[in-house]
Amino acid sequence: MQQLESSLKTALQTAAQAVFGVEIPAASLTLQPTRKEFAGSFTLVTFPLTKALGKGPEQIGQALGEWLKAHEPRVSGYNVVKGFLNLEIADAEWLAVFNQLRAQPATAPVGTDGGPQNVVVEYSSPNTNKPLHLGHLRNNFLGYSVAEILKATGATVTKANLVNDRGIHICKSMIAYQEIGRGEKPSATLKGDHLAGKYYVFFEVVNKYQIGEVRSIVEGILKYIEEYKSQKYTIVRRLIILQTITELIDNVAKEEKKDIAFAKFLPQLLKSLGRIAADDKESPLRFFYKRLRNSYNDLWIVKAQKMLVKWEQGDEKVLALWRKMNGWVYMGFDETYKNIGVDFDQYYYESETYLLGKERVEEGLEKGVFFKKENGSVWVDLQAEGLDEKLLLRADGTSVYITQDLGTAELKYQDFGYDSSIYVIADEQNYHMQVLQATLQKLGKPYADAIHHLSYGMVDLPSGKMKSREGTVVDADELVRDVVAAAKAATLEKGKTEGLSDEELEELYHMLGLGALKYYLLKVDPKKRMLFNPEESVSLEGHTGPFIQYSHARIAAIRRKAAELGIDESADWSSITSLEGTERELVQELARYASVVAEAARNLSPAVIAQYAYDLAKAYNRFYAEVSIFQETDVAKRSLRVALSARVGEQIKQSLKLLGMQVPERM
RNA sequence: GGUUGUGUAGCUCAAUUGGAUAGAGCAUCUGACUACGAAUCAGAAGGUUUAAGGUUCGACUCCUUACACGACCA
Repeated sequence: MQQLESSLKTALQTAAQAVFGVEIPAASLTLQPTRKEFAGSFTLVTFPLTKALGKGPEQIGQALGEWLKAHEPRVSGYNVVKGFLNLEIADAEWLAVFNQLRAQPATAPVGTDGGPQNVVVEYSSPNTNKPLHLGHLRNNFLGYSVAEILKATGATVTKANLVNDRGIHICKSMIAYQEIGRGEKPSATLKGDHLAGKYYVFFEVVNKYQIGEVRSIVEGILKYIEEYKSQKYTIVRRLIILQTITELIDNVAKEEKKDIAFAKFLPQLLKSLGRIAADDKESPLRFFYKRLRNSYNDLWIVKAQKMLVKWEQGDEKVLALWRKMNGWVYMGFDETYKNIGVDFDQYYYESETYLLGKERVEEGLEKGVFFKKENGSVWVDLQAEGLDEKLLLRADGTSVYITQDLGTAELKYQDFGYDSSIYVIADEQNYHMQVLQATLQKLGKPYADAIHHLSYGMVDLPSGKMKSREGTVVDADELVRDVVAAAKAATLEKGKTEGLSDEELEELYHMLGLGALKYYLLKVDPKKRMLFNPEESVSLEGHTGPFIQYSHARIAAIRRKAAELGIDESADWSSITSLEGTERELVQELARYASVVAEAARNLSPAVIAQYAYDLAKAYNRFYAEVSIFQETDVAKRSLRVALSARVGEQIKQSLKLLGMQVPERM
């Protein structure tokens, strides 16, 4: 079809030369598919040619159309509507296009066409303190699909998973487990990742209570200050300073950081209180001091922070617990990954890359592109790039998020020498990714320009945003169970699965349930925020995955019957002189595949493939309803229709494969 | 406040990257299974593309301003 299109353009150039004596550059010819309310297959927009050719748009259309009809055998007719020249293509040509298509398997690479040849796609990238949720599913499906799409162009693709296995969040799970876990292990009813997640939630609950408790003590102190301001002037003055600090802490934006900042401020408060209480034996401050000291020593958040420090120092006991819990989490993740049908060629762990990141920071200091502030923290100035100054390494030498990302980027390049490195990360990290790229550019890294952020929107629920604190997070494992159960119920109701074994049935339910879910999440343009409606996500009718899978099963039935009847798919079709409208549409739809994959690869958008698979299935169902296959008496036509069906089935299968979906033979 | 993304039918999404009368699905209504699979097909109804300007043969698409929602940065 691409050949047909480009040769039509050449023919149009020749026509312009012959009729108007003017040479038209191919780039100024915009050929597009004809809208279905008009006759024809390709449309030339003639408006842009009026200046070059010195005629009106309609005249140009008429003249070019007439010339083509007379001199170009593939053009069987034309019509002109305002500035649009619609070209009708001879059915013999469509048959030729179809034959050409069939010469290649549906799985053949479509060509990288100037795109990247060697790509690393990083996706999933979970934290190890919680199981996967709905948002991760969008990420996983997108990453997997984009990798498959790029493979389909012929590129070499590596799927990478960067596991965030270190940091305060894991320490939180570990502390809670240590305090109240009583040696619990993952079980058949509680996977490892869910176990870690459970203790993470426990941590948050206890922490919230503890912080509340400490806050109320602090409030008691503040109240005391208010009421006795005039009496104990010198003491109170010191306390007022502390009051302003607590207010500042309350202005910290994020709840989590607020707690940490608050906890960090407490030792300072305790110290002052201790001194004051010693001077001032009658004051209630003595009472508050004791209370605060006891509560402070119990604080889990403080324990978690101490644990993080120990982890960085390589404390063997901490590391042992860390390894144990992470090991459980990985087993849980592996099960989920297998269940949702995604995989990885390479794992990276932040615990292994953050040191490499520190080296990059050193390198930047040596090159003079980073700078050190008085307190010893390291920064990069990106104001010339339209960004801000960005912290790369804290004053105490501990790393921040971007430190590890610098290391991982380097490592990936060492390992794979990519010409494109794709990060599948939610759009809340847009700024962060810009900073990462700009920082690597400052370092003069050859791979900096190869970085692409596949930024996708968050998934909302009908009830609003997903918030872990409010318990509105949709768990991935649970969701998959639900969609599979829904698919099972629907399939049983239809009752068309006679002859399948129990095992095959389970496989089918899984295929359909997951197909519904994946298609639902992938059909939306990645960059858009999307709404997750549970009922629609398990729907099997209309614009859904199972609709397309159904079309495949239907075609499979046709093929079985054709084989039974001994119909030859590759009979001689030369006797066929005209096609049905739906047959022609089907060939056109089939022929679009290569350019669709190319577009999806260019835009890193599985939604393009999803839309195509739907269009193809829709076109087939139309054909199926309007044209009879086995009642057709003309042997050539019957053979052609079976061949068309077969090819559609294969291309549906291939298209869905690019989305990470499978197709059934019956359903 | 600064930066940035989004805004299309009652709802969820498209629109070949500036082209014709803005298309699908869901929901509503109507019709089609003793011809191959009705998880299907055909049809009806549903729109000032958030608003106002601008650019041009032509704007959902580009520019400006405003509004709404989200994200990020303080």
